[in-house]
Amino acid sequence: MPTLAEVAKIAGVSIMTASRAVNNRPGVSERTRDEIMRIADEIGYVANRAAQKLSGGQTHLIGVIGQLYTGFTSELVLNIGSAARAVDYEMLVYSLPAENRSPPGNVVDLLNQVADGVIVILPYESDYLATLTRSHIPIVTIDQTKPDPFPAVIADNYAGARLAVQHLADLGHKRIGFITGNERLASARDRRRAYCDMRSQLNLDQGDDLISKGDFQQKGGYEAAKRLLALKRPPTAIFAANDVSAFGAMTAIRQAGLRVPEDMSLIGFDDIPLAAQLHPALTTIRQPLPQMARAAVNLLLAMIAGIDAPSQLITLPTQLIVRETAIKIGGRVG
Amino acid sequence: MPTLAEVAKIAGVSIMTASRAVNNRPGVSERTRDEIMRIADEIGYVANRAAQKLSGGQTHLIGVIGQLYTGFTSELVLNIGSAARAVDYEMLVYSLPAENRSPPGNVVDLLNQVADGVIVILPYESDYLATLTRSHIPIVTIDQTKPDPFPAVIADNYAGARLAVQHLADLGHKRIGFITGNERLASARDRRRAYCDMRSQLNLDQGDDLISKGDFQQKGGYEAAKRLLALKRPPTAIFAANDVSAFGAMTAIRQAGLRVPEDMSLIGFDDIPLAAQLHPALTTIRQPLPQMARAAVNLLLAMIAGIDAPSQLITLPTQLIVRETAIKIGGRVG
DNA sequence: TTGAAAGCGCTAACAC
DNA sequence: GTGTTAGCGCTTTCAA
Repeated sequence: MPTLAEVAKIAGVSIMTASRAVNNRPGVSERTRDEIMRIADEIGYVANRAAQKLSGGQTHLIGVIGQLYTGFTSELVLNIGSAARAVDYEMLVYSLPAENRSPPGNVVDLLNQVADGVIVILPYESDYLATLTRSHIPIVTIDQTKPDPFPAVIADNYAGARLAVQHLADLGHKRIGFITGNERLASARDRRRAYCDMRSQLNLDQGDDLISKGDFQQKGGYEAAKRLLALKRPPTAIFAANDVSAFGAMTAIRQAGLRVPEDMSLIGFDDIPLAAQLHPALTTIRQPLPQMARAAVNLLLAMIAGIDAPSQLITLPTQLIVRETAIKIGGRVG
Repeated sequence: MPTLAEVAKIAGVSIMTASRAVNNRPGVSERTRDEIMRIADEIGYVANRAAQKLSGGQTHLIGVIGQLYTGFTSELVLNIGSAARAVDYEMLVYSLPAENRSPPGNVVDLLNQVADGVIVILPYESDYLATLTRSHIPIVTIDQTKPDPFPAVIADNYAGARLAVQHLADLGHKRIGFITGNERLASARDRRRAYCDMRSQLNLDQGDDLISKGDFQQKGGYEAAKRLLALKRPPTAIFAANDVSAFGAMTAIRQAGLRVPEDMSLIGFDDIPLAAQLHPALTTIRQPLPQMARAAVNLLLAMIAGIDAPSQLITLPTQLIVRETAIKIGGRVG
């Protein structure tokens, strides 16, 4: 692997001059710079980020931490990657193991040792955040309601969930079941709150039995829906706290011999790619992933540049995506 | 961030002794070691991998390169993560941008600068491999037929695809359509070859029109299936080169007013998690992801340890998973 | 505009 | 069993 020293030697300049040239910094004459760049290119010089980082420099690398095995997070990560590349940064991803296993404290340290900053997609809260706070690297979180202690980006879960309930109500549904998410996450709590608020606001059927505990997972959604269907008076529509739960619910509904949407309307949240591809296609609330990714990257870059943006919370709007799983009560498709 | 020097100072030993203790190497008395470990723990010492790597040491970090946005690759990556953690390594992932963009040469360099070795999940071949060869770091590939120039792990695509065709034939299908994968990948070519071989071997209907070009993507599968359905004599069953294509095919079949499996049997390949969750659940060929991941990690560790395993190709068996989308020709479910 | 010196945190090699 | 020395590849600071 060619080093800066070799480039410098061939060019007949000092290492420092080569460094300046390669990093596009002032203090090198046009001619020298061109020559150095030519040589670097020729011998295939690539900066060693470990060394850069070690000597206090920047690596143009951002780290991302998240639970890769949820469809939503994967999508978000890909969007962050695009956003990063768009501003000439590369992205390295650390996938958190299953919930709560091994203190991820040194994971941030790990990334921190090679990256300029880290974006954390919070899988769960409190305990995790505490360990992060010790880290002395720029951090931006996604999916955290309070911008404390890090700047955060989040979709407007509350407004989005209201949209969902409103949509079902507009279709004539008065008895709407809700499948909760993993309530350790603020997003899950916000969506539930919106559901409850709308229910009373619109004079829909109340009752705790209409709220069924899920966990953002497929299986949780399946079981939650089963409980809803077993009610003396089952709902005519179900709002699942995320798309994945909605898929689980769909399976349960069908197993009960009912059809979606003719016998039971269904609406999800997130708009993961799969939602559109399902049959019938899932009506849902879209989170603005590309915008969220860009916002997070921008926040992070600002912090890296030293422009402190402490306690900033960026909330991005969600959007109702009407597809095929929610129709007029007692109605037929179309 | 506490450094080794601080640990050493507090413990009243040299940096080297602290290093030996922390890395669990011989040459330190039990007592000293315990004391050093205690202190390290207390002040929250975490080894700086950049420095470790720079000074020629090992980081206990493996890198993974792949296109994260395909469901199959994501699954594989998660399995690699588990396999790595099981042997006390951490994993960092680099997600390749869309096909062919930006020479990924320095991506390997990037990982190479912080990791002990890299597992590459080949998204496409040739051009990519060439740039990898320059790298002087242990590399293991997945999904590459020739173990050249790197050791490789691969599922037995040929045998698996034979299983699929055999299954359909056993169910009485004589006219079986095939949706190809992205044939830049060896796995796609192997599956196609198996389909063709079995077709003649079992005296099934031949004809190039039964082979429809796909690309391993949902949309490609959708369009390929459409062409198959538009044939004067459409097939009674379709074998899609992977699950994702099969999903696309299912949409096309339904849009044509046909039912799966009553009017059209369907079989996929990979057995991604979604396959089981679909409705009806997809009959498919399972790739042994956990085993593949373990094999790749083991190969890599062997190389890191200096036990060269050049030109080794590990082929793992695939398995038919019977679910609901393939039934007897003209038959009814059950 | 350029260069020399020092050091980031760590580990190999060699002393003792 | 322990310490010393040197150096990985780079960037900072300061000097020319």
